[in-house]
Amino acid sequence: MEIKVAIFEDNKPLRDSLSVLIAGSPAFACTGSFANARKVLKDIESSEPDVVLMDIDMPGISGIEAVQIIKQKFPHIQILMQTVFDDDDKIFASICAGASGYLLKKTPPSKILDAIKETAEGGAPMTPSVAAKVLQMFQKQSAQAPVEFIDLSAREREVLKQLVTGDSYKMIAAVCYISIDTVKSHIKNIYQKLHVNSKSEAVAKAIRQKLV
Amino acid sequence: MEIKVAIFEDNKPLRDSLSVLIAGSPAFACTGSFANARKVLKDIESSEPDVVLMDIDMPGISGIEAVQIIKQKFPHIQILMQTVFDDDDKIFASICAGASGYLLKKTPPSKILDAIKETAEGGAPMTPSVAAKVLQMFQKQSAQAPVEFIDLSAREREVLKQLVTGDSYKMIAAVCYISIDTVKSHIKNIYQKLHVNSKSEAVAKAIRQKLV
DNA sequence: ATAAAATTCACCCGTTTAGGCGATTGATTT
DNA sequence: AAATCAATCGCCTAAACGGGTGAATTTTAT
Repeated sequence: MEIKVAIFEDNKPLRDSLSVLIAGSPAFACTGSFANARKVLKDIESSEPDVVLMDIDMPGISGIEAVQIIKQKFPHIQILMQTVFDDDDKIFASICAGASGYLLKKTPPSKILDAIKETAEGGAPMTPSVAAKVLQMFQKQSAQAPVEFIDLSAREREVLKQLVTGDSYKMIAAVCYISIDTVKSHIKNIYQKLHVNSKSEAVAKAIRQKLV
Repeated sequence: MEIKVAIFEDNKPLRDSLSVLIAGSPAFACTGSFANARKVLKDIESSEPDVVLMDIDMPGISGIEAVQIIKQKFPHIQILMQTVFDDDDKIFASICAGASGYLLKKTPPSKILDAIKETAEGGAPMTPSVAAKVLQMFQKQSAQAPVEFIDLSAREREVLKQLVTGDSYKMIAAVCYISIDTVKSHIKNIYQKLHVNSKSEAVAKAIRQKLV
């Protein structure tokens, strides 16, 4: 089954070369190419793409706005952004709008085809420099709440889960089919690993650090 | 100038093949390869790498902990994670710890070399499937569910706050300059309003509903 | 094969909680 | 003026919890 691709790109030479590239590859079909996103919903309806190649800078409706519009109506369509500059704000906005991938325009044609394929399969291809910016944004957000990695065993994680539910030792023993002393034993170890010494502290830490 | 690479990987065959791969490429040098991260700081000091290839699952100190340690002492060193499974939590933890890239172990050798090069240049190479998970985590942070309104008095809110901190009744009494029986009284009322009957349940509900 | 874990269980002891059934004071509302 | 409610305090009891020590078994890793 070939992958149907629609192109939104205001630069005509680039748009045409993309459409030729896609149409010339057996696994792909170019079902539409458009110079702007003014009639984006109509265009999508007529071309029924699996993947959209979207230029970020277009006159009229920007690529980012177009992503929001498409994702609202057709959440299953994957969108691959293309841009000349790896501008932080635009990357961030695109991600929030629901774009799946982010390529720089200097990306060689063969990689573009790869990326479209990956996108169709649910991946999110992005050039390493773009990915680095995404990670930076991520790390900034978690900088306030630095999360230490805590390695709990399977059983411990299970017990902790019950603790968060509010279960007593007795109840945990019942659900896990083990004795209450074993539950205590696990909980002692959990407390050590979490550096706490009561149920409530453990619960608080577990939730905040998303250990459950 | 060649890129100096250190390897942390508990699987010996894989470790050796990686080191051969790197040593055999003119632009790279393998300055160290280690089976675990127990002496990670010493190992880094002796091998002085530009880029570290880090297995995420290792006995003793996990790869994620190792990243934290390295990044703390040597923030300029770039770290490329390697793992068999694209597990959400581990990816998230790695990113927060400061890893620069994230490769699945099935990545072909040539791509590994590309990725090391990208990493050294400040990029963050990752396989599309990993990138997709990162984006999902990003997009998730925007969606929040509305909650039932719970009307706590000022004092009750204060006491609940202490509960979430992990304080005992006695400690709360001390902080609030009230008797322990008064604390109990407030907590009884809080339990009624939250429809719970234990500290841990109250803490869980308080955090999840952002009552604190 | 051997060391290192994870998992299981037991007993003791003192502290903490939870639930019950009270009470008094002050502020706010009706 | 009466009612309501938040905030304060007390006592009793049974259950739950936390910490300590110790040990057998199984799984996993080297």
